[in-house]
Amino acid sequence: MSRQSTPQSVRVRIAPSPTGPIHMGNVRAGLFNYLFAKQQGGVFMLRIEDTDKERSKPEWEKDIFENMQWLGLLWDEGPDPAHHGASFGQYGPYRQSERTELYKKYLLKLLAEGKAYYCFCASDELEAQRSNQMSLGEAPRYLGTCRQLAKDQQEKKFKEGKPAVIRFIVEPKVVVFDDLIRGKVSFDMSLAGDIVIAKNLETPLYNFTVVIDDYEMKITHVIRGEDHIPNTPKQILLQQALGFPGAQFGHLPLLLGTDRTKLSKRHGDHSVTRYRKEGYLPEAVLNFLALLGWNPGGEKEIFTLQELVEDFSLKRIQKGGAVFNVQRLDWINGYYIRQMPIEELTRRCIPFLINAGLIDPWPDVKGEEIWYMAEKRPFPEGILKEEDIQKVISLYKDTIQPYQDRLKKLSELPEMIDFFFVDNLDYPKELLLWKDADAATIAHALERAKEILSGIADDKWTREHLEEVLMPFAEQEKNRGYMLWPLRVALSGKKASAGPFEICSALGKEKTLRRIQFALEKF
RNA sequence: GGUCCUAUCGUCUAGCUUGGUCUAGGACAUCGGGUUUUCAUCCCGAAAACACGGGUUCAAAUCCCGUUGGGACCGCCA
Repeated sequence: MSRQSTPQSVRVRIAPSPTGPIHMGNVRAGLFNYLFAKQQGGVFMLRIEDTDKERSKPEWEKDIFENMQWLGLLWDEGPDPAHHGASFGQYGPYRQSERTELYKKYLLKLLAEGKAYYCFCASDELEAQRSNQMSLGEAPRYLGTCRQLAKDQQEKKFKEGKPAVIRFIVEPKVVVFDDLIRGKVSFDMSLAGDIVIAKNLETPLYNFTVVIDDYEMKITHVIRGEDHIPNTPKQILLQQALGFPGAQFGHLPLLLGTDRTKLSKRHGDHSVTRYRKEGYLPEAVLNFLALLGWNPGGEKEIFTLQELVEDFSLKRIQKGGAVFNVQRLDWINGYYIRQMPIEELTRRCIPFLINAGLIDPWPDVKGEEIWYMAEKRPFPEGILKEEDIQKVISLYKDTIQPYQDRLKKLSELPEMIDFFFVDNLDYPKELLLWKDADAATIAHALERAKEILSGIADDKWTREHLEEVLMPFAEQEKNRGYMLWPLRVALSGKKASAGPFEICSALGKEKTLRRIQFALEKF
């Protein structure tokens, strides 16, 4: 196979800041970048934007790593992980706080070339100026007071110890770029003022570090949220001033809350960790997020990561924002749960079972760590064996769910199955009564069921056999519910559960009879 | 307020590039029915949208113009 030209290989990144837990918006941007990179045979990278020293925290950085790993969105280039003391994938992340010298070099260059200057204006004055401009109906911007400051005046202010920031001279020209998703976008930068690119030589700011890093990392496509559109012309001007080739830009539609404003804390907690702890599966989260703002054109709704990679296209990304609709996530999650092999599902339930106190955690794993271990460890040792749990979960996987909803999240599972493992069920006698049946009828039916069940040999105690034997007797009642309902309640203590034969077989003969006896004593 | 982005059922969307096959398709949610010992699964069905106004055209959800609505940004945060 021959090619006329070798296109420059695609290199993309996501650049979250570790100032809080990584949220669904970050992940969706990450997913789109990942899909684009993989489909193009390119490179997907992670860059930690931690230039804000006050707000950046190691715990949030860890939150980014853990969740990206959980979702299977591993980056494929970066520094030696050992250097970071991290064990995520093959590579560590790029981290801006480790590149101060690099930024300083370029800062000095801009300063030397007269493309940037020190500004001594006090921030409260600037703020007053901004609100004044706004009330006059003007675009709020810096007027360039310090741009023309003579050398000696500058020296004087430095000697006086006046705090200074570094501003970049924004050329008053029209900047046009061809957005990968929106087409031509243009800005008249004469309406903008000079922007602050660093607090000082050691503390560069966002718009500046992005430009340097994207250049140094040879990023070819900057795919990010729509909220960055206004930053783009500034960054393009910076690229030009530095003589950088510049990447292509593509701005993704925003993830919205139900009020159609940008998804934020106001809309509740949309951190990935929260969804994980509620029992959403990573494949469901990815599938859901991919279809928010993108669609391959057909009527297919369920996609594996690999299928998403194959079908992905930037051209098919929606331009308008998409409301984050939890009901749809629930539906997709439920679908994945029902499709999942029971062994796999049981394994994924481990942290939830531990959390609910049904099983003990691994002795050496504590606190939050349980959430990261299920995939790495065997089932924890304890009274309850993996097979026991598996057997019970399998009764629920395809069908049953307490109260009104089906099984949508793994966190709902423990409360559905706990009755299998406790000895004394707690439920009111009235729950045993089926429809209009009176106590005597129900007691009689239960007594009957007990008799029949006691006659069944241990080695015949299977779901199929139990049903075969018991059903004819149930049919003798006014309605088979008269026997089956109280039996099921006696065994589960719940108004909604798996069917009586399923429970009997999982419980075993001894426990089954004991529970029926317990119910009978209520009469 | 200024700048920029945007507009198909309540929500996510297909259709728009190459106008007719669109009395606008699918999915989630909602409602009704069937299956069923409960809840659910599953199956069937219903209701539900081209923001508005002009043009162009034999013909517009699809092309053009305008209006209106919605959103984002306007930090020595990212």
